[in-house]
Amino acid sequence: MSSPYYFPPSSSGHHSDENTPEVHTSQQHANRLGNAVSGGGGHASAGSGSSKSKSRQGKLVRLNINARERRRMHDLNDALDELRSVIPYAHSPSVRKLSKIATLLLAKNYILMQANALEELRRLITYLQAQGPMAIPPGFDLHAAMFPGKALELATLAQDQSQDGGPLS
DNA sequence: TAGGCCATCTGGTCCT
DNA sequence: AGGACCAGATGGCCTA
Repeated sequence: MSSPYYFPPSSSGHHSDENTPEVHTSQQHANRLGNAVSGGGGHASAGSGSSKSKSRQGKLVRLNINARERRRMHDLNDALDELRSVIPYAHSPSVRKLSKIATLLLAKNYILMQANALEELRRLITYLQAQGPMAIPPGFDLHAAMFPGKALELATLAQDQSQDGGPLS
């Protein structure tokens, strides 16, 4: 039987209306509805009202805050899903979706690994250059390959300038 | 059944 | 004042 956390088709249809906690994907928690609308998940403290008007107004405010928080968490989860989609691991229906913490850890390791590979490549290029004239394939930006950070910096700078309305001095 | 993971609620804090 | 962010609490679902 397929377990719940399989790869979501493409995650949530977020940003529903306020105060209607949508049940995301097909996943788990089919009955969060009961929870969400009024103080289910959390502390039961919501309604020990002193004045009625205050509790009504306060309840509305609370509901809005809850909805916002829910939306925020959904956005966070969407970002996590995007992260999962770009880090290499067994994306398969038979494999359970990476947990949040596992996603972050794996992403960190992946970045480290890429950095190492880049460093290695840089050393190799330097070495080959020292050996004598190298035939650079057409279209290959050697400088960008060696200093990708710099290249990105320059690219974003150029973009900023073009957005600011032409070349600044 | 215990443990892991998750969604949600909630109150606090900080920032604009 | 209102929004964003955060951490703690709670309860549900799933797997071993």
